[in-house]
Amino acid sequence: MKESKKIDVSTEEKIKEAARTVFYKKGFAATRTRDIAEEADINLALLNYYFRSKAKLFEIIMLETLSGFIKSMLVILNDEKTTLDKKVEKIASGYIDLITKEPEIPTFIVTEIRNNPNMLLEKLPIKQVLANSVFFKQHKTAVDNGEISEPNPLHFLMNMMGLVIFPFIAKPLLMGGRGIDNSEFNALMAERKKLIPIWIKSMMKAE
Amino acid sequence: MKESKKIDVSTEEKIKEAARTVFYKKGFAATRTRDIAEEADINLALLNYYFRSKAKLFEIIMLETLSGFIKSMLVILNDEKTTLDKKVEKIASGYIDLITKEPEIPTFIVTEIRNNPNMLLEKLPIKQVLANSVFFKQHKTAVDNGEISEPNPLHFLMNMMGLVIFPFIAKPLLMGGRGIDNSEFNALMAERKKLIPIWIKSMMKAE
DNA sequence: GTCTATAACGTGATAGAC
DNA sequence: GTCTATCACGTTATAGAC
Repeated sequence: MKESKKIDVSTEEKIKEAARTVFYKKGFAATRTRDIAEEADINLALLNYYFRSKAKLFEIIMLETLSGFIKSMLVILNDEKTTLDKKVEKIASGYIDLITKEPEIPTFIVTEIRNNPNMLLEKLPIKQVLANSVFFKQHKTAVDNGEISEPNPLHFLMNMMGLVIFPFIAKPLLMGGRGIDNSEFNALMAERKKLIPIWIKSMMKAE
Repeated sequence: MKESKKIDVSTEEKIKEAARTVFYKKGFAATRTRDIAEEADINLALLNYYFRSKAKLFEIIMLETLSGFIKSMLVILNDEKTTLDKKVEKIASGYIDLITKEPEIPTFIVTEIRNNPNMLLEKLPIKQVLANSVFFKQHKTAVDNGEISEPNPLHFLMNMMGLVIFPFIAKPLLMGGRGIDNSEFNALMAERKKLIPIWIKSMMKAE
């Protein structure tokens, strides 16, 4: 059987990798196909040969990013084996590690969903998935047992994700104008991996 | 003295108002000057007559938005007359009201600062202002008195702003794919005006 | 598969009549 | 001050040689 694939990283993959980098940093509208071609060190025409258009290439990157980002949360939230406390720990730790490695992802997702809310969101029935999740059931149990005072699990979810993600989004404001630097910021976020579960536990019990 | 201004809303102001609307919704790169002209119901050439360019018009909008958004927070944080608890109440209540009226502002600021971190941020010495703020002093006092366990005031600040602002940023994710609707969301945010001060108080005491 | 050259188009900006 | 008409440019996309 003849092998058509080459040994080294395929041109197609090189383009996708470059597209990810540039799209994450500048967003769809501000990105020029020339930026991507240059970043991938390929000829501009190849971009249209492998992917039909800038928009099509973007859609692929967006789909992979978004589903990876959300799915990994839903997996944790739907684990029958872990307690509510453990879920908070895993999400805080996992997402802070992930976003520390790829800090542009949250802003990228937020920006591009604003520009085109219907692209993929229609296909992700977030509310239904959440409503049937193990997380919601465990939350309800904890409320019934008096371990959690706030009955709406959406508040729980927004609080947890906000404490994890918001600092990354606000980072340019903190770092701008001779603010804190990168290593200081990463140290802060490392602290938060341990602090957030403690905070969540305490605040969701308060009334 | 001759009056050159007309009685009705000036064309200049109409353009700025339209620019605000379109820039907030689509961002700088995705906005076409033709969008703004149409929204303002004026001829395209007038945009360049009153403002020199798209970039210059944007800079004006960005400056007004950003300074308004940040300054109103700094005013609250620097009030000698209010306690730490009261500051949290005022920020939660004030910002939730403000952003509920103009929901696109947080995403707008986040996106455009990513695209051009040096535009105005250099001129806003955020860290220095904060370091000398009444808020930081009150926070330190509370830590010394054992009323707050976490010694770093940046965590306090990020937590507070995250609990307030993050839900607005994540709103499209919650609302996408047959999620919650607008009135449900606003009801949630109204609840949070009262809940956030309680939560903050509890979590910053936890260890 | 990869390149060069260029077509087709959209956009920001301006000249000049009124 | 306001309009019409148009220019100059950058961008995506493609045709066709290698």
